[in-house]
Amino acid sequence: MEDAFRPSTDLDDPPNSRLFLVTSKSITEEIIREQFATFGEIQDVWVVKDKQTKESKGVSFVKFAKSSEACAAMEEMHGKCLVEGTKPIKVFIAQARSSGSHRDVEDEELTRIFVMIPKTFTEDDLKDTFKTYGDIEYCIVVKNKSTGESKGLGYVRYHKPSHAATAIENCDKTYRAILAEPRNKTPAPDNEYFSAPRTDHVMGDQGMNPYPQFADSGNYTRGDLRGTDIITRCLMVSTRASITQEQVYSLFDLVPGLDYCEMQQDSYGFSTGNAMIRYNNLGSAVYAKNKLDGFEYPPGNRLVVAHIDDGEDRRSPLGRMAMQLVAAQMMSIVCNPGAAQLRKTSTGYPSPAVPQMPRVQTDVALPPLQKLAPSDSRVKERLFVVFKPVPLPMDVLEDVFCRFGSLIEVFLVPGRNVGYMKYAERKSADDAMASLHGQTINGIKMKVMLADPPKEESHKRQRTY
DNA sequence: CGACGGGACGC
DNA sequence: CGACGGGACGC
Repeated sequence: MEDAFRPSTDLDDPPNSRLFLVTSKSITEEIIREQFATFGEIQDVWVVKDKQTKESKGVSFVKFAKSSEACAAMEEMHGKCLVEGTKPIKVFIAQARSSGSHRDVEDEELTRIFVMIPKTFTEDDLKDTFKTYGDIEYCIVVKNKSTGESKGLGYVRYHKPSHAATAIENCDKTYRAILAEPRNKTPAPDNEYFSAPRTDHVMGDQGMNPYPQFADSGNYTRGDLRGTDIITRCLMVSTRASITQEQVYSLFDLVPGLDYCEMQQDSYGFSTGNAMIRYNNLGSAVYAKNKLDGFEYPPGNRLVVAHIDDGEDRRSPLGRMAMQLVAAQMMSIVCNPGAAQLRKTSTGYPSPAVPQMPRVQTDVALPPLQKLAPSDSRVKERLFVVFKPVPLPMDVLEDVFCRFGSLIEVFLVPGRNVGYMKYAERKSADDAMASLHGQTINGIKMKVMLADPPKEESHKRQRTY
């Protein structure tokens, strides 16, 4: 039946999560389990044995849940003696079963990642972004040879496979980090680059504005925003400083009734400096706007807060009543800072210790989360989704649309209020459509329809979508 | 040198 | 009404 979609556990999924061990024949599965357990979630240990004699062939496979776990185990355990008196073991990342190759996988192939980055990114930006996952040997931004402008692509070489794997696993998905294909096989591992003296420690955080698109956008003033007189539960927060969604959340959660906060991201996944806030009542929104518009957070950075049209509530008299009620609650908090459980965050700004807010709020009865289908799955069906008034964030969409199974990817059309959901199984798409069409998620209304086939430009091969 | 088993979906 | 993203390194 063609390539039936397998949620199977066997494959080398994720890639490079399986180890190939060469050990003394006396080493058992139990010994291996015991010694490798500290590196992560072991999914399988298999000691290869002779079919007749049942004796170990001195070869084993250890499957971890994550590549970073397998890599860390390899780095730590290679050359160790698992049992006193036995020969030191060899540990490699196993070749994918499908590859058929038995060549050793070299660190060279496991330490360099390839990423998509904003065209404004310098190599230092790249380094600053990815050094949190491990020691970087070097960074390269791919540039146009003649003009020198960035192509929005970069390479990061780490010293250790586990660092590259951790970066791929944990960096923002919009970087689309993958292992870089090894460059033309030049078997000259001449890595004697100790050239430039370290200039690593960056002085302050002020030196670099990660959002250059805001460098010259400071001349809109608060008076001339159209619609400042509308009253809604939704607010738009604009900031020129790089503050996180968590910080915005903590700040606006000082006003009771916050039920949604999301920093908007551009198509690269970088903060746009705008966050959408929604309260469960008009009064809280009005109060938060009045208190926080123009508030300096962090000191020196004036936030701009304005109501935005959420398509429902408008200048309701109820809003003013609710506002007064909430104002009374606020007074007690403002006058008793101790009651607000202020603490220092990692950034040093005071913020309340608040429980995590559920990311998705809706009346729809959602099935449990399901794993995404592998990104190289065949697309069997696509949904076309229209949002009103603005698109939901990618992570929310993934959270919601994955619950019907086999979701491969969410794609939002840049600059429009529409997007596509790709599924590996038709039934998943159908189920999602049946459950979600016409529904409201986080205050955003959605139409969910089958997508028309993409405009066909030629009679050639089918696009990969 | 040192490379690929076992088990059996679920309405 | 509201429609279609995307990737490779001067050695």
